[in-house]
Amino acid sequence: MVKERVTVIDIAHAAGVSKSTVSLVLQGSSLVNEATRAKVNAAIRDLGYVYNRGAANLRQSKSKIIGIVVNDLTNSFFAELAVGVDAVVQSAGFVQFLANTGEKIERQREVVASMREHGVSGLIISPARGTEAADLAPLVESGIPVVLVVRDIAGANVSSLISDNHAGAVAAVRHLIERGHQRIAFLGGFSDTAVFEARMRGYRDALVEAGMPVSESLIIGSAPSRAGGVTAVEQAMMLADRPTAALCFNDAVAFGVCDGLRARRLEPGADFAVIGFDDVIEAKTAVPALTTVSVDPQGMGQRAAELLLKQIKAGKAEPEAIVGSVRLVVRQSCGAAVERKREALA
Amino acid sequence: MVKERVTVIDIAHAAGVSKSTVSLVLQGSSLVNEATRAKVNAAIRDLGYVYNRGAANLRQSKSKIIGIVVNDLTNSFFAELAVGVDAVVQSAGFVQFLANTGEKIERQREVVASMREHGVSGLIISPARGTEAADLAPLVESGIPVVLVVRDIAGANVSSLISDNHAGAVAAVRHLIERGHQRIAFLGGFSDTAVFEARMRGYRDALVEAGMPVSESLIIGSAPSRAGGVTAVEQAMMLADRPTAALCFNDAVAFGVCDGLRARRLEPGADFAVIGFDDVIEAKTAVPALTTVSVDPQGMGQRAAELLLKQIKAGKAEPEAIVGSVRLVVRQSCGAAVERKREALA
DNA sequence: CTGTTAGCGCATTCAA
DNA sequence: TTGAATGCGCTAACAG
Repeated sequence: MVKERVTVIDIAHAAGVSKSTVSLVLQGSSLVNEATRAKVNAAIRDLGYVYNRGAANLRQSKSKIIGIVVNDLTNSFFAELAVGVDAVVQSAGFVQFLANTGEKIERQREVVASMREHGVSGLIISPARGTEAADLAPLVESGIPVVLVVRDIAGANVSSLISDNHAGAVAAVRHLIERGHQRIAFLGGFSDTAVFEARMRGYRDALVEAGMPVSESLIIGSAPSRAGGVTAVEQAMMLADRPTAALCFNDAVAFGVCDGLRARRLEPGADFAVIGFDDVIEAKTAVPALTTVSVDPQGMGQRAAELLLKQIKAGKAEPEAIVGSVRLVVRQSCGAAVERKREALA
Repeated sequence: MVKERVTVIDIAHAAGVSKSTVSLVLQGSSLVNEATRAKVNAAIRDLGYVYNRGAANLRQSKSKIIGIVVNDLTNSFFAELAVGVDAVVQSAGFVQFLANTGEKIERQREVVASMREHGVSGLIISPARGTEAADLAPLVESGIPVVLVVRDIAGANVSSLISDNHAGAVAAVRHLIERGHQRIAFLGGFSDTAVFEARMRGYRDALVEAGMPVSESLIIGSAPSRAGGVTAVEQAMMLADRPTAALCFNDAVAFGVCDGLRARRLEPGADFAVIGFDDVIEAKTAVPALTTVSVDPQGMGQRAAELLLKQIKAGKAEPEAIVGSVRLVVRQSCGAAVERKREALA
């Protein structure tokens, strides 16, 4: 049942005009007679013509397709990111190549090469671990706009969109202060990372901003894990002047903190406020009492796509470092999520 | 910094051969002299040549790209599905267009049209609600292989891949019987749906297979919701001869059953086995004690992609109805999931 | 084994 | 306003 591909020339023939006339109506040009336009459109419908974007792209050597490659599509964060990208990209009349690298740098090399061969006019990428600036060099040299999301790469001369850890910490601590907390701890994380430094600085700044003292004893590092959270909160509760709330390095730590609190017969959220950076994401559904600071993945995807489209339109791939918005989010109740999903698959 | 596109003719010139020779080495043809091949490859590397797949596609009027459109990429089920598709598609040297319809049928029309214009050589689609056979007709008529996943469409003359509800129910009930349960209830769901009918039939068949009686009083319908689960289990526990286990119509019902059990001071999993079809998916993380029957989304994606590729290779789009494999899965512990996610974003 | 020729389907000049 | 010619980058016949 494979029908012959019908081309502009076919419909030109059927409509009794030349193919360039057809081309004009296809692009909605205003300089074509209304009557002929109607005839052409009729022929298009009758013959079931479909525009061949590949040929058009070849001719004008530019495509309406962008690539998005993520390191773990299994992680719902990246799925949401892709949804955000898809939304704006679709609206702009583009389509997206999506590829998942599964954190494999070799896979990434392949898919990026493939996308380049396919002539993507821009690329959004959450690079696999270990990606180096050199890996992206061929792309930027050929003038293809690239925007990095989630993870930055030092020395890569491209735009990037990462979360604003400092602003997030400030927002979180303000949130706690507004609720009357006077002694707020910062728990978990290794102090030798840039991420830790940013979050910690936000924590300090927010306290200073509120005219509150910064007590070093309330800053307790640990492994950024659930177990680390347990030991950190235990140490905090040994203090003479115990905290009543904690900002945790990430949500894994926050879980551990909740565990530790329960071991002491304290109810997280009620007896002791705990708030964590949402690095782990999926865990959102697991601890109802937990408040998290997280970037909105879809929003990030949208901003990334907008940034990319702007660069594509501009022609010049002017690198532009942007710090993503970080929102303070109180987690969604489990019931609501379940209902939403149920409907989706009905 | 936009460099001129270097073409086969450039490298042919540089290597001192003709462009068709270059074309041959590009396709790894064996009928080209080893020495010239080396020269050509050197030129390719030196000039930074990138293959233009668009032009090649135009020439041979066939592309190495497949489309995948899902109704809700926000749902991790579909994200995993896309991962599965991506895996096999990448390995076959294809790339995938991914589009999310968000259950909007208009959006779906647009993206399907767009993909057609881009010349996808096949399409995997989880149709938006309300999609009709007519919506897919143009595709199949033009000879593009289509495989439907998750949701089937009556009258659409295409392959489809849906879960085997009957087999899943049989597997679940066998699972319970193996664990020594003698009185197993079937809880929740409206009996007028095809899905209910299939699951119920599997339940009955498994009991019969084991030589156990099918007691109508143990079959209790309800709304396929959490609340429905509560009422269903309450009714079940009023029976003179109480069940010790239940197969639930879906996981929302199963949650409700767990709720109802706890209200009666019974611990789900320990005092009473509950197992549910995993329609809701994300909820997997919420109830540790719950066992679910679910299709493996990645596996489904892989099978869909393989099926599609087979049809593409065959040239003929021979529709082929396939019932997806349904696996019995004991849900993953929360801790493991958290660790996995933490690493991913580190 | 290598070079020549002729399009794939479309957009873009230029004339008419 | 419309038609004729030209080429985007590549592959597929052939011919040498």
